[in-house]
Amino acid sequence: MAELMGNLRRTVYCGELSIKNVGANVTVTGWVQKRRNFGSLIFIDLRDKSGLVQIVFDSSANAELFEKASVIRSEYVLAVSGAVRERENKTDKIATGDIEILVSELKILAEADTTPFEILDDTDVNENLRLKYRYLDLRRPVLQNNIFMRHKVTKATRNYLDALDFCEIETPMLGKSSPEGAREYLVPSRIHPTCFYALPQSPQLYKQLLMVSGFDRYYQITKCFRDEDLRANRQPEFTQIDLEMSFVEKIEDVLYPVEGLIKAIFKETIGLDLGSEHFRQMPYKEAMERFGSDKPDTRFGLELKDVSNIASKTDFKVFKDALSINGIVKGSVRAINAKGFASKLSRKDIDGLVEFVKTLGAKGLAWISHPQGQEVKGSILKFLTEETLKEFSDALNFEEGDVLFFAADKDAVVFNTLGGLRLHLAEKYGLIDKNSYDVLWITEFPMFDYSEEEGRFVAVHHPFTAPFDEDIELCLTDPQKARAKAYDIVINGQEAGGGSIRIHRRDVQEKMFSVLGFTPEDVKERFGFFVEAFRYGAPPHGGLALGLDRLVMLLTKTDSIKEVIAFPKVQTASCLMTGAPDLVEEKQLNELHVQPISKK
RNA sequence: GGCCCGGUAGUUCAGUUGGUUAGAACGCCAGCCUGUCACGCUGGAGGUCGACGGUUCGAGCCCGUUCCGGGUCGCCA
Repeated sequence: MAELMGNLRRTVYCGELSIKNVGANVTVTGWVQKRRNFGSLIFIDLRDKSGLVQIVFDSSANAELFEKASVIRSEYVLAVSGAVRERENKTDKIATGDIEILVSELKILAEADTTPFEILDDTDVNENLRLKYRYLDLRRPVLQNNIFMRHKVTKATRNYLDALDFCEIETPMLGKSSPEGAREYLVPSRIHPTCFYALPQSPQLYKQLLMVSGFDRYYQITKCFRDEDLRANRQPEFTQIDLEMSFVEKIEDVLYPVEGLIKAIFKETIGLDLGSEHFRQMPYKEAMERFGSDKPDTRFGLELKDVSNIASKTDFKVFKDALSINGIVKGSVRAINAKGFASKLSRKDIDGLVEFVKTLGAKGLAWISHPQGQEVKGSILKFLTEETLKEFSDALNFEEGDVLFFAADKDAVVFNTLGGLRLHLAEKYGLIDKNSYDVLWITEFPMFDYSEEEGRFVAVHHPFTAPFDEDIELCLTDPQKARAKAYDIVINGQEAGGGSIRIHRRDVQEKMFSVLGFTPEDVKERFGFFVEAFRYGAPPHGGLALGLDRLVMLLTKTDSIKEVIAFPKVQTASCLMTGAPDLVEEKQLNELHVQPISKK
């Protein structure tokens, strides 16, 4: 039977004990990691959040206590006190392997059923089961470290931003729907039949209004909600380090303080010094043209090259079609030189890559390979004259041992294809130094993107992002050329955060809305309160949000966002532990004026 | 919404061409054991093969449907 702690109170954490404590009488508490019973001698590895320590029950020292200890099993919760002594046989398998505790008093605080899986750090148990019993999964040191890492990041963030006069302010979870952007989670109102709150995709409007209010510098570590499909790095509810600053104008006014924050976080969590230089900035256009991505992983090469000019001279129909219809330029032909890949890629591998890029939207992938000591071969060779092959070779530095991959389509498809291909090759063939951190800013994003679906321009960032001062007129005359004062921070090919300098001038904001096709009525309906606020004196301001979950993933070198969130959701946005979401009682629905859906 | 992958003791997996009573390891239970730390030895229990339907003399295996889960594309201002 479980016992009370009585007069036993922890004096030290298990993992803190060392040879220095020999002779001391200590009390430790924790869970039974492992029991080894020798009939008249029992060893138990006791675990708490700090680590393991071996405790010993010796029948020759105390037969009654030994008898009591013999019922102990895995994951029982114990409080024990006793003398720390040096071990006869030391081990370096656990950090406290030099010592053990000879138990003189034992309280069995809780018994435990056999757990559905063993609580081991290097478990390879099915993720479903881990998530169903998440509270057990979270006993594993690796997960505890990830969660502690979150804490270290938020602590470093608060310390750093507090020193820069940022004030932490909470903003509402129940807000107004503004259906621009990600799909929102809606919450029905009981008091206002047929009306709904929306959970925030971000505190964007509120934080800008706090600038209007004069708080000058705001931050918040807050949950955001997006009802979109999940990915390995995307959860429906996630945490942002959100900040906003007044009296900023150039992007560096925001970038530099945030660089300081990132450096402080890396320093205080993993002890890594990111140096005193500013992070480098790469314009969006350059990122796309060189890496085929607005979140480039620049830890390896395989850069893209535009070879449209040369491709236009070939007789290859796919190239010609991609480049023009009736002489009107539409797409491009770009290539990657996979240096030295000829020996790594069999014909079958290459066919596999061709299939792979089809999942990225490409219709195909042309290639030319020059294996060591063999003839040049490839899918498009027959369309090339000796001359054009030489031109490609010169342009792409194509040498013996290399493989060229060509994508021809609309730019967006070409970038997606080759950008995806370079990541795929780098990942598969180990081109990435997993121990390095590569941090850069992507800047000069376009203001607008034309949405075929909606038949209008949409804001690439959001409708309150300021254009470059010299591009304000362009917004009206040639929207697609206008650049935004927006920026993303990219770490190891992950979008770790983003933000912008905001529009604080009414005339500019009105131009934006008109380009986006919002009528004055639309604006009033969607953002009326927001636009009105800007009539009463809005300071120039800007800000950014960092994805806390992704930062912690990077710091812990974890591939799955679920590993850094205590209670994550699975791909279908459900929680395997609680069973959320679930049907509710009809009474609740009635109160909320929501029509019950009959089960089929 | 599309594509790909997975589901067999508590767990991780194996399971031949469709053929007797579905196996192994770990874990669990019992006994023995005073220096283990993946303790050891002996014995034992434990299965709706995700579910439903079909083909067949016979299905873990073949077919269909479906459920659960993973990755990814679309989507994510």
